[in-house]
Amino acid sequence: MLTIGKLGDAAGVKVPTIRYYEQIGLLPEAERSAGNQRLYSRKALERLAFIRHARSLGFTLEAIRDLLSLSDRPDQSCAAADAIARAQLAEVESRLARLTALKAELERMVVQCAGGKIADCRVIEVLGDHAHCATDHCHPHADHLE
Amino acid sequence: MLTIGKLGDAAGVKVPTIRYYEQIGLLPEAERSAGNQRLYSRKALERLAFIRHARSLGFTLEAIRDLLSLSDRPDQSCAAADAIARAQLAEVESRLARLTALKAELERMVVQCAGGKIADCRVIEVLGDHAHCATDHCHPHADHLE
DNA sequence: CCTAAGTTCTCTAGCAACTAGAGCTTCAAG
DNA sequence: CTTGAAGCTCTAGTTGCTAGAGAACTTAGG
Repeated sequence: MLTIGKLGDAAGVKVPTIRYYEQIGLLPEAERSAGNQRLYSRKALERLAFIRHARSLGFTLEAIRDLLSLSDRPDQSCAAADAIARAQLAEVESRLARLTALKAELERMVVQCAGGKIADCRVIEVLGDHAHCATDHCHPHADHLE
Repeated sequence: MLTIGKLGDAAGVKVPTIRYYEQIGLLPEAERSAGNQRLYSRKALERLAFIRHARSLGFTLEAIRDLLSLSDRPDQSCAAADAIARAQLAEVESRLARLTALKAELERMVVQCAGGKIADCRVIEVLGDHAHCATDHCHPHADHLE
């Protein structure tokens, strides 16, 4: 049995985060010692490592909640898990595309600023004028910041 | 003079967001009509468009606050503005790199899941075992989610 | 056995950057 | 003149944590 600190070290998750996961029901309520301290089994460590890994891949806690409840029923079809992962992949691809466009624009913006004055600053100028904007990230709805 | 709704339409920013920007001091307090409604000048529209565009490029409100105060002093050197933009570019580049790695891992994860059962599901399996993870996003501190 | 340091406990509040809702007033069109 | 849209203020919620207060527990040394 591990104390919360050891568990956190083992899984690479901070202690308050573990308590937070328990609070929102992502982890089950931990057993307690005589002195009311949380105790964790190896299974709990695996579950936490799963969460940690999924988070590091950008899955939301909601998606992880779904994945966890799927993994608790190993006899079911994995279509749902696959769908979640594919949705996440699509998300990442779309973010990548948008970030690539942003990078291009920032690069154009930053190229020349050779010690001039603000009045001539490309950065300020470009930000102030959408006409300079090549990509269409400006107009419809730039939701790439979530 | 524009009402807040027209301003929002013109700049592509939602009405509550404008009020929020005013509340946190990113926009100056608006003039008011006889009936206490906010009225905006062309200058305010420009300022809001500036904010909107910078946000769409991923600048934080803090960075935008700095950029705005720089743009209010056009006689100064633009080195500071340049530095902010370069920092933002570096941020974007780093996020791009991390997202690219994530995409690769998600793709590997998602490739084969041909209607099997959860027990054999690559998605669940990969998430449960860090050893499957090729990239190093797992261990040191995966801060790519901000 | 005792004490001091280190962990853990609960609880509340805060972060970014908004968004949503309640309940009210004002404005513009017909 | 009335009705419906748009405005007002205020509070609270979102996501995924993080930080702090103040109390209790646990463990190692003397």
